[in-house]
Amino acid sequence: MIDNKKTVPQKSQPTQISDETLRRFLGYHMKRAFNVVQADLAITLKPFGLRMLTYTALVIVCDNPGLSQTQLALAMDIERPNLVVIVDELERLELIVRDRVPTDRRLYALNPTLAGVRVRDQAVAADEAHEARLFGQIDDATRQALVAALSSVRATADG
Amino acid sequence: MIDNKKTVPQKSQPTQISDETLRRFLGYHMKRAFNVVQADLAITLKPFGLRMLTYTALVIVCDNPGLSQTQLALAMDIERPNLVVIVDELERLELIVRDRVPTDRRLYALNPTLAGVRVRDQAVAADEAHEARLFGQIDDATRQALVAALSSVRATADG
DNA sequence: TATTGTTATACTCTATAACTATA
DNA sequence: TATAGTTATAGAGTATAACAATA
Repeated sequence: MIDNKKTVPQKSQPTQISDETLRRFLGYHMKRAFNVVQADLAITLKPFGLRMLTYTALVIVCDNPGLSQTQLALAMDIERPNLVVIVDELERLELIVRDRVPTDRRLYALNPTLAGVRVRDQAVAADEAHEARLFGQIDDATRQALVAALSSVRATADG
Repeated sequence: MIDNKKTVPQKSQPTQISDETLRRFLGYHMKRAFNVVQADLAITLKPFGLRMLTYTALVIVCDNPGLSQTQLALAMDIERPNLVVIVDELERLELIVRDRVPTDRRLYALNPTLAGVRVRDQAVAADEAHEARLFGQIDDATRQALVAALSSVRATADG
């Protein structure tokens, strides 16, 4: 009979904390790096009144004018209910509009405003600066390998 | 005078949604890949009653017995208040204990229980299988480059 | 029936301010 | 005063069920 509550031999405070086990896992490195990226991108987008999700949505709408909310949710890989507040926010900022589709009154055609296109251009430029800041030290070959690797991870889930 | 509310020429529903602008950004690929990793790891850890944060905390406590909550929060790169519920959860599961430190009654020495060490071993094995499933197609050289790149991103924030 | 968009809801992760008990 | 841990709270991201309008 084993006493689960018994502790292993206690030690006093270590001075240096080690990562040794976790460091072997790619997911661990991804999480910590992504936290940094997310925080920096949030600061980058703040001047435009955008956050990562509204920025992503705006860019996709500008590149695919007329798409529906279901299509946008699919492209962003998020659930439809969560997209509603994102579209609300972009519409309130007058960067996109929800246009009714005469041939199918169930769906909206999302279209950017002229202001939306302008803000998109500025935000994309800011995003490029942010990427250069964070990923500038990564050479092109590694960068391509990185994108391929990350894409293969995504493909694992799809298949 | 420009009318910000005016939309660009409207189009009807595109059949294929394109990523072209966003695909150029590493952060975009990171986010989408990380979502997949996070979801899969959550499923992987569920049988042990763990989630990503409690798992990470358990592993670090096992590798660094006796460390304080402040040290653990620092190692996990999270705020102290957020660690409290994590330690609560692990203590309720009887995987770690909060031991009082006689020489400084302000702090706790976190120590794993025997059950904690056993669960850690099983969860780490499950994590390894999860990593093999998601990152198996990535060869060793690319993997090393990936870790180095992700570490350099983290270093950008520290410096 | 099935689909689009929506509401309501809940859970997780993150971040800050302010408290307590010890030092 | 300063530090460790805590409480309370708020915001953002994600996920599911159920609804109204339309097809």
